[in-house]
Amino acid sequence: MQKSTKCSAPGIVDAVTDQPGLRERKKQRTRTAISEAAIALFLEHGFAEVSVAQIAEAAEVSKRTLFAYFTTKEDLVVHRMADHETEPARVVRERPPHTTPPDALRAHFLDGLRRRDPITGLCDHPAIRALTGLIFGNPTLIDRMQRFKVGSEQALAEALCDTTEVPGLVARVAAAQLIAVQWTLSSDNFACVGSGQSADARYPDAVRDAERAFGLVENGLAAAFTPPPA
Amino acid sequence: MQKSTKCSAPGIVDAVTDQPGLRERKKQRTRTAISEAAIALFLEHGFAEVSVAQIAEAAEVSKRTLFAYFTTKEDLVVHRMADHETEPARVVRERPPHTTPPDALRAHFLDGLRRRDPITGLCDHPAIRALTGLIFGNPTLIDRMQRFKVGSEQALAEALCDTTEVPGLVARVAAAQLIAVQWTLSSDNFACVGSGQSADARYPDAVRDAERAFGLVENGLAAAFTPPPA
DNA sequence: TAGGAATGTATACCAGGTGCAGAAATCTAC
DNA sequence: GTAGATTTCTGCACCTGGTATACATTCCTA
Repeated sequence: MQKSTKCSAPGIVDAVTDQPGLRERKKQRTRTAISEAAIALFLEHGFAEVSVAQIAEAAEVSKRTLFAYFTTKEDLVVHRMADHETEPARVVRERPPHTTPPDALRAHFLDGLRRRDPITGLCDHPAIRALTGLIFGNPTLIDRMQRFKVGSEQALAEALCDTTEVPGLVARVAAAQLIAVQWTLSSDNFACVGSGQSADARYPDAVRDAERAFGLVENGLAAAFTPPPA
Repeated sequence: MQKSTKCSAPGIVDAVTDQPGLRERKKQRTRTAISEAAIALFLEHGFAEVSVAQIAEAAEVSKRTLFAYFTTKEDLVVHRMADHETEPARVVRERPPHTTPPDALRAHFLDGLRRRDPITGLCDHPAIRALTGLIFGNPTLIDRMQRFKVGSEQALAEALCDTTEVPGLVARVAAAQLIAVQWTLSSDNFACVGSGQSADARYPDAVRDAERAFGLVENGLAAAFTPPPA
């Protein structure tokens, strides 16, 4: 993966700037060019109304090249969320000692709310709002998001297996529970912000909901569904 | 929606047999014909290797008609699971008095294991095994299944809202938890049966896993992730 | 500055899915 | 029965997402 194997000088100023070479830079540039052209067109005309041929033309790239960078049309939109796929697993792996995985994930989610992290749904920047509106307005895009959710679950389950003593079944179930609760909270925040509420206005309720929801997962549903009194 | 508005005789033996009319019967027949032709071809050659044109030909129907009955190629396979989409919601709505939703769902799942209900993954009939193998071998089909999962969650959340006093957030989180645990258990059973284990051989472990997993949801993850002893 | 590797392009192609106009079948009314 | 309204089916052309092939371009290396 490294570009210079020995003492060679791949680019003129490589050793100085430590840049990844012209080829890599160009690749990165075309990739972002394609993505930005796509999202701009999608936001203006809608996901279904824009064809990949138009995107390729706007990005000044052939259709074949576009599909060399993004495997599907949906990925043009959703790839930005892909970075977050292994985030829960990473949080669990890097949690401070004497901290349980649920505690670490709750703390991380609350921190995300504080930072208005888009992944928590609590971000009202127009561009982000438009993008999430785009995603949640298209079933095919929602399907893609679900795939990331599944990937998050699997990665988290592995992290739980690697860093705790719980059996595999418990790890899988716990991973599903923890990802599900985050997803539910994010969806709620998306819905609020999407319907016009500002992130700051939503914040207190978002924190309260997050604490209640994580509490539900940690302490169980039994407490919530108390059997009817006699 | 009713076919005979007054005292007319739309079909020859309608009033006697109360059949839904020739047109409806034919529709139902062609629908099943298409579905069975599709699944037979998929099982023989694989999902990607069979085109909808071939299916239409096998079912002696035009391609256009095929898409009048099934909106996508994937639906040809997964529509059979669609009936189960609202099953958890129904179980909760029809639960006996003095029973909590989690208890009702656990009992229903355990009963499904006992009955070797395919939805629990604990069914080793060759046809069912082949079908599930087909679904879990195709990412696009998995995506479709995820959509059913989302539908189940929403329906269950509504059922919880309608039949209990819990707030909306709790209902949504609980629904996500309960569907997630069922999905995890079913996936595990699918994996075991798919790798050759018989349903009878898997049954005891499946029951034990189900009880443990539902217990985890009802009593919370905190008990599973006990902080490291001092 | 030449050669090799990676990348990009043009073209043709396949398959899923839709729109449309007309044929065929079913239902309803006489 | 039969005429006509209605629904369903069909064949066809068409669009779009995605891929294969074969060739041109660009960048890296030496």
